[in-house]
Amino acid sequence: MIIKTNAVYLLKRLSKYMKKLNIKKKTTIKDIANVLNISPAAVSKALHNDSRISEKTKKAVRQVAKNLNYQPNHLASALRRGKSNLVGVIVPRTNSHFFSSVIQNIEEELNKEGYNIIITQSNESYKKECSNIDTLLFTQVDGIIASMANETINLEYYEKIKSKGIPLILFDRGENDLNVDYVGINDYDSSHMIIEHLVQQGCKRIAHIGGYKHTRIFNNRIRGYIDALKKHNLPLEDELLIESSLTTEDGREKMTQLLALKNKPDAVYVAGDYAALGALQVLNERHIKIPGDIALVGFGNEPFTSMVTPTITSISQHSTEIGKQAAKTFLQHAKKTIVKQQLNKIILDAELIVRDSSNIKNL
Amino acid sequence: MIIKTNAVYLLKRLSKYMKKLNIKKKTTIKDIANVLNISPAAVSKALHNDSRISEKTKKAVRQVAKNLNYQPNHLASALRRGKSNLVGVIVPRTNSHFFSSVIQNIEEELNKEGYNIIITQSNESYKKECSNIDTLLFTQVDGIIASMANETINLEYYEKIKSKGIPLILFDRGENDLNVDYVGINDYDSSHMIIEHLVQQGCKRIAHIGGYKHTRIFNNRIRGYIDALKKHNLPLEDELLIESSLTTEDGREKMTQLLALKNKPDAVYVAGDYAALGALQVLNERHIKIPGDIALVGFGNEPFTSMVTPTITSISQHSTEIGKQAAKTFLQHAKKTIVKQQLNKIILDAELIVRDSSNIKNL
DNA sequence: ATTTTTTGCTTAAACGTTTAAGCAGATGTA
DNA sequence: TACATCTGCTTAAACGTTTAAGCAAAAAAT
Repeated sequence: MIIKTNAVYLLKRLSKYMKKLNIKKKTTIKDIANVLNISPAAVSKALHNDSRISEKTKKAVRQVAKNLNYQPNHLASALRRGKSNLVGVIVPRTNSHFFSSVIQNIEEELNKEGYNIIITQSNESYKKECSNIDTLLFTQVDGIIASMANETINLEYYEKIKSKGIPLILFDRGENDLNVDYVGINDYDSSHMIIEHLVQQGCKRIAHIGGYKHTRIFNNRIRGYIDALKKHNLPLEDELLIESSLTTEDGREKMTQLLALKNKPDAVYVAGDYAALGALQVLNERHIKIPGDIALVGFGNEPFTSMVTPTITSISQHSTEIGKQAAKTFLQHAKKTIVKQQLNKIILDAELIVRDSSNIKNL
Repeated sequence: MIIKTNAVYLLKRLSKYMKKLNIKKKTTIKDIANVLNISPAAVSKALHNDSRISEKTKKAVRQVAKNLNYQPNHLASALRRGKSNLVGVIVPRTNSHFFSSVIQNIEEELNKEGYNIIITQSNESYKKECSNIDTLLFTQVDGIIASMANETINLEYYEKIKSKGIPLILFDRGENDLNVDYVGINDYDSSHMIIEHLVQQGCKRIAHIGGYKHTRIFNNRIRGYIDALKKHNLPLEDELLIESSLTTEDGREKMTQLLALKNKPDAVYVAGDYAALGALQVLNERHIKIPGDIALVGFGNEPFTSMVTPTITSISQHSTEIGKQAAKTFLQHAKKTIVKQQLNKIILDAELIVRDSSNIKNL
């Protein structure tokens, strides 16, 4: 009986209040408080399920909030609490399977904990990357997860993030000099796996179209290539080791360069799938048999490696795991109030996916 | 002389103040005001180049701001001004060239005007899309630019955006029923272009693997297909028109289905490139000559269409232009304070990119 | 019956900006 | 000389939350 009376009374107050409100104005905590004749503080606490608020009040608050279509103002609460619950993500581009998949897994993991992400693309440009960082800092993100642009050598901007006390986690493309958390695969070992595989297939003269030496991951792949060749007593010649921007176009160019050699290679290991695609196009155009004349291996396991003819052997980087680990690393920082920065370097093992372009034994 | 004295004095105050500040605490407008012995209001105005502040003061403010490494608190200003300068973007996924390119152009256009974007992915799931919308509303975005998930039929959630008075712009995948701005290509005409082209190549029995009929763009492609066949007096049979989810896997399935017909088609028009890829795989596996036995046309001009063998004829959707127009449409809303919603429906012409998979004459 | 603890709120300040209103002094006008 | 206008600021309130501190009433403990 009493409950019913209260409900009716509440409804009256509600409809009376709604008329008072301009149609457009968004509902605030204060509106709910007015309807129920309690303080805004009580409403806030009720909505956060504070133990010092009675169940009765909580129920009423939730009810009115729903009826008035209340949506909490994130800006206000972020301002007050000093954190935005936003995490910035910087990638060279989103239209690669690897980055898109990493992003998706970061998002999934962070959403669980109430964080949202802001994705920005650097397009491999250092300048764009700097402006991305400014944008993210301006937006008051609680942390930044990034993979560096190819161009990035100067780390001043990344230092800026650290100096603001904002957690920074790098993945895939990171720098050793910068003392921050990192998630990636073991590039050195991956090169070993590839060379091992090519040797098994009978290749004796293996070339490497590598990325820029100044980027750690590409440098590691190059070191792995060199050491693996040494291990197998294979010829290690300057003309077989080429530095590249790893775009499809540059892959074409560098492959053409290799084909101009007097002593041609019988296998080419390209440090990126897009460049491997360029190499494949050149080989196909010249009717050079893959893998019969020249075997080909890429890196990254982009979906198109299994779409082209022949399909391209490549290294899978476990993008799912990288995304999850990067997110988890951030959450560790976010949770501990002490800024005792225990550095996390997570190095995952990669996987070699053998396809037609290097499967000589199966011919 | 006087200037130098002032500079020295300022420096003294500055260093004195910096010592006072905790190392971690971020600089605020108030800190700058304290250093210069003026009010925070004056600082705010100086930073916004208000005409009622003297040049001298402005210069001093800018100088101190720089020295203290001041970064405006976006949350506070957004709260006060009632706008966040954030725009939400919802796409089915980012790892397609089309969406990634649209996003990039939206970002470029909006950055110019001081807006940042938050990208979210629905993964073609209606549920995820709803949670994305909640997330964006919660983050107090000033507008939402979206392309709907395949699954989305219920438009209640999009109505929610409208009812909050937040500008909503749809692109590519939009719904007619929803009375909002839209940017896309002319799907009906695109189908006509494709059929026209196939007829010119001598095809007489053209099948269509289309998208879900409930999605406007796919429905338009289907209508275009039907009308174009009628126009050319070609056989319009139920078995030639198949509805599909347009994934690569489903493309394989539907192509297999078409090959099982007694009376096989001599051309297949697939409403999406990924499904076209699936179809191509099946044809290649069965050593059916493309385009000799069956010509193939896709839709979307994804980069891989020119990587596979044979390369796939497709429709380019002008992702650059779509992105720019979507952004501009939002900016129109943002600028006009009057909510006199003039509906914008921008329909761009698409372009047919002829490649090997349908180039019979050139064989 | 008195004191202590617990419950269920309220009050008020704070987060860092922006902005309307106001005010003193300088400059211009009649 | 008296008044109006302009310049260059200040004051104070506001945006919507959260939260520390406090307080009265109810419940529990003595």
